[in-house]
Formats: sequence, C-alpha cells, structure tokens
Amino acid sequence: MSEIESDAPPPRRPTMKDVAREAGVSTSAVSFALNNRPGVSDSTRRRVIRVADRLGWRPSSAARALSGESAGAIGMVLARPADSLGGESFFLQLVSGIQASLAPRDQALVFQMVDDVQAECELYRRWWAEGRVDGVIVVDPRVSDPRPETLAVLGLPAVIIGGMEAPGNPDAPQLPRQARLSNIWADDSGAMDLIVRHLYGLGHRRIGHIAGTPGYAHTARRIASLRAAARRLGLEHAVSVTTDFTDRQGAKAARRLFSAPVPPTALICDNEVMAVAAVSVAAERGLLIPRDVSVVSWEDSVICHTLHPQLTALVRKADEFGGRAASQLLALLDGDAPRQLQDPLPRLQPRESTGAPPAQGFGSG
Amino acid sequence: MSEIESDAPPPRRPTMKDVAREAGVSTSAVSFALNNRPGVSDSTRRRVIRVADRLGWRPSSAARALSGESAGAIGMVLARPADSLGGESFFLQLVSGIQASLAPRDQALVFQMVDDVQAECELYRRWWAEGRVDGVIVVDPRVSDPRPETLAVLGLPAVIIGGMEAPGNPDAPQLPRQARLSNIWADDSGAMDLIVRHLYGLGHRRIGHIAGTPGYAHTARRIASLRAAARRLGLEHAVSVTTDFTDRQGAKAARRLFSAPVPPTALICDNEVMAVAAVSVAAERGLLIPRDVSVVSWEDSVICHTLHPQLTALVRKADEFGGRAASQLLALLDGDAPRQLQDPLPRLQPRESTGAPPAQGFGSG
DNA sequence: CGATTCAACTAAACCGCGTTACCATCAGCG
DNA sequence: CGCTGATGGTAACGCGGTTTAGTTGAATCG
Repeated sequence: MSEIESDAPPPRRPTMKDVAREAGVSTSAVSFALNNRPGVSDSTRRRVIRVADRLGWRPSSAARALSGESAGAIGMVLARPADSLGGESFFLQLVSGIQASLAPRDQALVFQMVDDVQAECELYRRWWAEGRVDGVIVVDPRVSDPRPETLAVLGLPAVIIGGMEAPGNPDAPQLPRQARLSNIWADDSGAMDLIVRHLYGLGHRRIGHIAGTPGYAHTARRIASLRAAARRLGLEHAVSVTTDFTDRQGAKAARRLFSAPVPPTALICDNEVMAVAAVSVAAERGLLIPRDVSVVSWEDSVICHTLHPQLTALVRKADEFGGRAASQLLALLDGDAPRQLQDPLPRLQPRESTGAPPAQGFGSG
Repeated sequence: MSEIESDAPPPRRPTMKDVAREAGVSTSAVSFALNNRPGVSDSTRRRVIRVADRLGWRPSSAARALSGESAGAIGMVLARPADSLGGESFFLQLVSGIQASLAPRDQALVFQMVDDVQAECELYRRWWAEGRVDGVIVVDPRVSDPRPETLAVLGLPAVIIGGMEAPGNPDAPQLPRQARLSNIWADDSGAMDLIVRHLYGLGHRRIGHIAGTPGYAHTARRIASLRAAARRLGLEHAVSVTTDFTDRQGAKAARRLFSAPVPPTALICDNEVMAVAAVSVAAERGLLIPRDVSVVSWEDSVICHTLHPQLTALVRKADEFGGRAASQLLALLDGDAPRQLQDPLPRLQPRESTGAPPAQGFGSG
C-alpha cells in the first residue's frame, strides 16, 4: 500500500468555464474575447487570452461544431482496393500536400478507404448526416460518376481532383443549384502531347499505352488524347490497354503488347508501378531498354531514378497538387464561388529509358 | 427569370427532433428506441427505427461527442518528412489495415503529418483539448520518446506500434498510473536472426546493414540484434550505417560500405527503397547480384518482386499489423486493460538477390 | 439635473444528443 | 377499493461552445 497513487493531477480538459472563473468574467465574455468580437474591453480581452493560454485551453471541436455548424475537418475517401496502390507514391504525396494547406487553418483531415464509389457515396451521406466534415476532396473521378450528383444534392462542398476536362463540358450532367463543387483538373491531354512529341521526336511511330483502370476519367482522357495525337502525327499504331494499375496487370499488358504482330517501339505507362513491371517484362524477353524499346512512366517517384536504366517520367508534384486542391476547398468553405481550374502542365523528365527506336523495330523485321 | 430555382429541397440534416415529430413521440423516446435502451414498447421502437431509417437519420457526431464523451474518431500522426516516405508502401498498407478494423465500428480516422515528434506531442495535446479523438495510434517510436509520457499525462488512450522491445523493460520510464497505453511490437530481433541465418547459411561472413534513421527505436533494435547475432555466429564483420530511409542516403551508405577495405558480401537494407538504391549502386560498380553481393530488403513491396533480380525480402503484412493495432486501441477504448503484445515473426522470402558469396569476396583479393 | 446613449458585461437560449427524474396508466393484489 | 409496481412515456438538464437579449454604470446632452 505504499504505492504513490497521486502522481499526477486528474487530467481534465479545460473549458471556457474554467477560463471564465479564473479571469473573473462570464463565459460569454470569454467567448467574445477569444473570438475577437466586440463586447469586451481591451484589458479584459488581454487578460482572458492570457488565462486561456496559461490553462492550455482549446475550443472543443464538438461543441463548436454543434453551435457553429463547422466541423473543423475535411474528408477524403479512397475508393481503390488497397493492393492497387501498393507501390504508388502519388497518394501519400497528395495527402501530404493537402495537410500542408490544412494545418495552418487548424483543419483536420478525416481519411477513409472504401471498396467502391457506391460505398463512397454512402460514406459522404453518413459524414454529412453526422456533420463530421465541412467538405471533401474527391479523387479518381469516373467517366460516369455518381459522386458529384450525391455531393450536390447534399450540398456538401467539394473539390474534385481531376474532374471534367474542360469547363463548360456539355456532357457534364446538370447539377442542382446548391452544388458547391470546384474542379481542379490536370491537363492530361497536354501531358500526353508532351510524351508523344518526345517519342515522336526520337523516331517512334508505334506507341503502346499501358493505361489505368477503365472507367476512370483520366484513363479515358489519356486514351483519347493518345488517339488524337496519333491521328495528328500520323502514327502507325497507338494502342491503349487498360489495367487496374497493379504490377500484375501492368506486366500482363506489356506481354500482350510485345506479342502483337507489330509490337510497339515505345511504351507509355500510366503509373510508375506498371512502368517498372514493363521494364521487367522487357528484360524477361531479352529486350534492351532503350535500344529495343523505350519506356515512359506517367508519374515520377523514387524508383524512377533509382532503377537502371533510369526511367523517363512525367513529373507532376503531387503534393503541390494536393495543396492547391485543399486551398480551393477552404476557399469554397469561406463562401467563394466554385471554380474550374486547371493545374499547370507537368514536366517531362527525359532519362535513360527513352531513345531512338531500332531501325526496323524488333520482331517485325 | 425563367430559371428553375427549386430543383431540390433545401438540404438539412435530419435531427432527432424530426424523427420524433414524424413518429409522434418525444425525442427521449427516439433516443431510447435507437440506442436499444428500455423505456419504449417494441412497437414504438420499430416505428421509430423505421422513420429514422427513412429520413436517413444519423447521430450528429458533434452532439454525441459533446454528451457522450466519445469523439467517434481515432487519430494517427506521421512525424516524418514527406520526402522520406516517397516510395514506401508500408504506411499506406498500415493505414489500410487500420481502416479495415475501424470501419465496422463506425470510427473515423483522423490523419495528420507533422515535422517532428515535438509537433506531434503538441498535436496530441490539441486533439485532446479539442476532444477530437478518442485515442491515437503512435508509429515510429524513438529511443528516447516524449510521446508516451505526453499521452500518459493526458490520459489519452494509445497503441504504440513497435514500442519497447520486451514487456517489463527496465529502461522504460515509469509512466503515470492513468496511462492507457498498449504496445504492439514487431520482433525485430527474431527477424534479424532470420535474415542473418539465411545469409550465414549461404556462406556469408561479412554483412553490411543499411539501417534507418538513428534515434528510431526499431533502428536501434535492429542494429543491436545484428551485433548480437554476429557475436553469436562469430561473423567477421557486421557493420550498420544509419540513414534517413531515403534512396539518396541509402545509396550513399551502400557506396560507403562497398568502399570499405573489407567490403561486405551481403547487405541488409531497412526498407525496400534503400534496397533498390543499393542494387543500383552495385550495378554502378559493376557488381553482379547475387554473384558478387547479396541484398536483402527489410520490407516486401511490389518492386521487390518486379525488379530483376527479384529481391529477397522480409514479408510482414503491414495491413494486418495495422488491423491488430486498431483492434487493440478499440479494446482499450472499451475499457480493457493495456496490453503488451508481440506481432508474429515475419517471414523471409528468399528470391534472386541472395546467393552464395564469392569465394574470396570481391575487392579484398 | 434628469433623460439618453453607449460601452462592457451578464443571463439565457440554443445547437443535438444522452440521461436522469418524474409522471401517467394499468394490472395485480391484499 | 386503495395500494403497489411495472410499463411506456415525457419533461428537463448537461455537455461546451456561440449568440441574442438584457442589464448595468458612466459619460453625454438638452
């Protein structure tokens, strides 16, 4: 019984009442003082602030949400199977950037992973009904996507990352008036041009494209952009194969492309995981990079410049992208009008994995 | 003025009052009915539930937190510079596993990234004062870590992932009684044994270790474990070099080890990013893997088996790990006593990157 | 000097839920 | 028939903030 029982004061979070008592004023005065509202003298304000500081007071996010209607948090949902983002660095970087924008505003990020877009819509509905978040950031928009509609109906502010290509897209469904959806889209078409021009300049005329998941808006856009570029430049072949973004399907797609009667001399891979997989398949077949085949990764990450040969990659700063999206969302929450804005064109970083094609192409000669 | 203004009812989240009115009872009755408490008849209960369902009612997380003391959310902080987790798949997998455990319990995950452990402690204090989370999951414990102390003082329940090696560690500082900290630690020592025995069995006697960030508890543990194993087996050399987990420093460490008067014949790399970097440096020097040098990655991920040669790797399922941690935290929140538990020993997956050492070792002639 | 105005502050209501105390109604019982 | 004890329900309060309506006391003004 010699144990020291009271080695610390019972921890209880300080409330406004504590501050009020300590400062000798009412809780209303405390509220006025701490929120920079008129109604208290300067001296009182200072005193209250000092006391609150000393006590380590922080507004209860719950109480504030209850009266002020603001949850002080924004949400982000990832509707991809976990294994499909095994090696992808994009999302972690994106989240990192979102954080950076949110932190100064004391906004928390609520993060959740679900199985599919339906579940995501359900979650939005739940978050809305629970009043858990003030707005959300939507990623991986689909070609036919129920989420904008859902969010619009709920009146939940949102920024859609990589949404509809052009502002005023006639295909975009008409959304309810209370929609508070901003859109920040990457210029996939311009980026594809960048890549194709790079390959074309090296002499490539047959390009294979290991695309992402069918149904994703950016997958569709990239495929369309490649086709358009091919037509414009008069390429012999420009074949896109869809996958699920994993190394397995990336490898499978690469095998399929390599086995075609007229195989491509260059591959564009929609993420770095599949790019590595493609390199691996090439090695398997005894193809040298870039002598026999060139490879471009649509995403730069550590492995792209760690690997040998280093991979030519599209460098888009995911963290800055996320930061801009978060800023947009905050603006939306501040009452700004929804905006459609385009992210700056990414940069193509040529490295060792792209070069001139073989004179005859392999396999067809 | 011909615009249709009222294309949707003004969205307002339904409250208990709405349900009560609709069902023709008081809000208390609704509360009883929906929380499975006695005080209402079965028929009323069913009716209320039906109405609530129809209205899409969900308890306001704020209101519930305010009265019930439970925020319905748990927190996780990452105190690593964003660039140091560029290619690492560990955390995303971990988070994915945490989610899976949390989702059925309708617990949200609040996620934040900060610069250092001090900021992390600040954030814990803030979260606690704001009542934003019910508990937290702590990762990357340090050798001398202020976080357990902070959490203990606040009385904030937490599960520390990869904490103190052995339960009852005499070095562990005495924490206040109200501490509600569980600990779930990976058996780094056992895992290191697994790797060293594998290499020893192949004939290696000089092992280099590209370790993680100095100051991280698991880095220290792995270094100590390697030293112990080396002593036990009578290895010639077992040198650990610390890094910051990035490819850059991984490569630098590899160069340093390769340039030693008596270079190692095998490398153990504390994550897959540095393993790839090491492979790259080896290639740079004209060293063939595994003929001239063997490489083991302390983490399996897509690239480990996509790369050629495929990397021998330690397979520990980060998602299951995260799931267990989350379950522990939930148990803690349910009032269970804190526990110290050890994660099952990971599995070593031998692949192409490990083999017998060169007869004389390279470079030492 | 009494009426008016304003600054400074307080009391009270509210947000949406959980919870406790209380209050009808009715069956069972002596 | 009056008392007891369930049963099924309601009113009221608290959580920790914000906000609105009041209430002072002192300065200003006619």
